[in-house]
Amino acid sequence: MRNEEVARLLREMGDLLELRGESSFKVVAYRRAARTVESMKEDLEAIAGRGELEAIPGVGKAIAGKISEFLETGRIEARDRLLQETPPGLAELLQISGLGPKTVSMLHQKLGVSTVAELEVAAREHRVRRLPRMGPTSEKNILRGIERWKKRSSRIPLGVALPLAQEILGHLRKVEGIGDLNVAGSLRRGRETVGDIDILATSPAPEAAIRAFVSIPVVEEVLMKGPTKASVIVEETIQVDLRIVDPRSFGTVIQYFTGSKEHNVKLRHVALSKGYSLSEYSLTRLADGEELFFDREEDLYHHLGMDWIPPEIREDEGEVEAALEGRLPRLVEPSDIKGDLHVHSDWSDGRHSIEEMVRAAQGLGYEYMAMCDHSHGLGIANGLAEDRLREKMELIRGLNEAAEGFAILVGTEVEIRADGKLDYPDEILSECDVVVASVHSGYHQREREMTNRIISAMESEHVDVIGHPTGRKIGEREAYEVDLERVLEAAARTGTAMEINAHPSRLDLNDRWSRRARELGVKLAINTDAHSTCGLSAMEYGIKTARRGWLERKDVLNALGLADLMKYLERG
DNA sequence: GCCGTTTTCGGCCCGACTGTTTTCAGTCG
Repeated sequence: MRNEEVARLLREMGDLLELRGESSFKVVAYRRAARTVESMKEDLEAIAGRGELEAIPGVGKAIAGKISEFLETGRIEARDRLLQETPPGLAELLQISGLGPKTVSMLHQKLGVSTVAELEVAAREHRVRRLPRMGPTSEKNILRGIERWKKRSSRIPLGVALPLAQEILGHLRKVEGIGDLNVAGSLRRGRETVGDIDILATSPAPEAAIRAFVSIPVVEEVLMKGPTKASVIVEETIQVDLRIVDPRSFGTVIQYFTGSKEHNVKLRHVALSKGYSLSEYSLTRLADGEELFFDREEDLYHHLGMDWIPPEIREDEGEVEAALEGRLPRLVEPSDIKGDLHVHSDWSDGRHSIEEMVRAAQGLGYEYMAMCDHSHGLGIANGLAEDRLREKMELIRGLNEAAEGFAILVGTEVEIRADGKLDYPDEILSECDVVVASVHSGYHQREREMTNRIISAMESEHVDVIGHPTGRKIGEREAYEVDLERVLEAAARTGTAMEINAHPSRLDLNDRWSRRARELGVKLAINTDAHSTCGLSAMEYGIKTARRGWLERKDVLNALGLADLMKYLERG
C-alpha cells in the first residue's frame, strides 16, 4: 500500500506551494487530492494499472501524472525541486498562528529567518518591527504565537473538549439575551479529536455577550475581540471561538460552521443544481436573486429537497446522496442503549464494588450490566483466578435474586494470550453470560500473527465480544499491527460482536471501521470499560463514534432488551 | 490544480478582525 506515502508527498507539495505564494486554489487542490488518496480503500497501483487515476475525485491530469511518476520511479521530480528551492523549516513557521505564507516569505527574504528559533531571536532583537507593515504589536504577537507553538499538544481529545465546551456553554447560557446557543465544528460532529472549540450564539446585544465570554473565569488569554466574534485561549493551548450571529441566519450559519468542508462543498453543489447559491448567511435563488433565510438547520436541508443530516455523518461519505434519496440511517441514540456489557469492579482493578456499579447503572436507566473483570493472566490488574471467578458468580447470583427489573450478567474480560489461546478453560467460560476477549500483551507481534491470534479467539464458541479490537490509545499508543478486514470477516462468519470501547482515549473500533463492520453484518457492542461509577458516563463518546460509523439501533448488541440479548448470547 | 446540465475557460467562500496604515494587506475560519 503506497497510498499513504503518496498522500504525504501531495500534502507536502501543498505546503511548499503555499510558501511560494501560489494560488490558494492550487494549494487546496493538492491537499484535497492527498486526503482522498489517504482515505481510499483500494491500492493506487491497482487503479493506475487500469489507467483510472484521473477518475479519483480531485485528481486530474497533473496530479495523476505525479502519482504515476511516483509509482514508477519512487520519486516526484516537481516535489524534489520544490523542496530544494525551499529552505527547510519554513513549513514549520506556517504553524505559528498569525503567520501565513506572505509573512513567512518576507521574514525569510528580508531577515534570513528560516526556523522558529531564528524567528524568535529576530523578534527579541526587535528586527521584525522594522519590516513593512510590521510593528511592536505584531512582534509581540509573534513571540506569543511561538510560546503557544512550543506548548502545543496536537489535537484535543473529545474527552477533554466536550466537558470543557459544556462548561463554557453553561456560563454563556446565563448571559442576558443569549438565545440560540450551540457548538459547531468537529466537536459537533463528534470527531475523536478536535482542533479547537467553535461556539455560535444569537443575542440582541452581541457586544455584551462577547464581553461576558472573554471574562469567563477559565479564559486565560484573549486572542481577538470584535463586536460579533472573539477568540480566547483556555487550558494553556485550547482555542475557543465565539460568534454572535443574526437569529434569522442561525440555521445556515451553524450548518456552515459545523462542516465538514467536504460536506459543505457537496451541499453547495446540490444547491446549485437546484438553482440556488448557498452561503453561510442565506440561500439565494439564482433566477431572481431572492434571498431565503433559515433560522433552523432542518429547514435549510428540507428546502434543498433532502432529509436533515445528523452532524456526526457530515463527512461527504455518501450522506448527501442518501439524504436526497430519503434513505439516511436512523442513527443509534443514547435512549436506545439498554445496558453496558463491559465494566470492571473492585474484584479486579476497578475502584467500586459490584453493588456500587449496579446502583450507578440503574441510575442510568439500564436493564442490565455485565461485570467483566480481568482474567488471572493479567496479574498487574489483579485478574481473577478461577476460584475467585466462581466466588464472584455466587455473589452475583445472590444479588440478582434481590434486584428488581435489573440483571447483573456474569462476565469476564478474558486475555487472548500471545498464541491465541484464552486465559480460562472452556468449562468456566461456558458458565459466563458474557465473554469479552481482549489483547493486553504482546503488542509487537507481526500483523499475520496478531490477526490469527484474534481470529482464533473468535473461533471459540464462548467468546461473544472482542474488546478494544486494535489496542490504540489516542495520542499515546498506535494500534497494534492487525488486518482488521480479515478480523471483521471472521467476526461475521463466527457471529462475534466487535466492541466500540467508549473510553475517550480509546474509541476502538473507530468510526470508519465501525462502519465497515456494519457493512459486513457484524454486530457492535458500545461498552464503557468503566473502572469506576463515573466511568459509565463515557457511553456518550461511544455513541458518537457509533453514529459516525452510521450505526443503527439494530447494529448495536447492547441496544437489545434483556430477553433478546440473552437469546442472542445463547445462540449456538 | 480541478472541474463541467455554467463544459475547455473561468470560478473555486468571502467576511471579520488586526495592525498597520492614512486606505488596506494578510490571516483565519
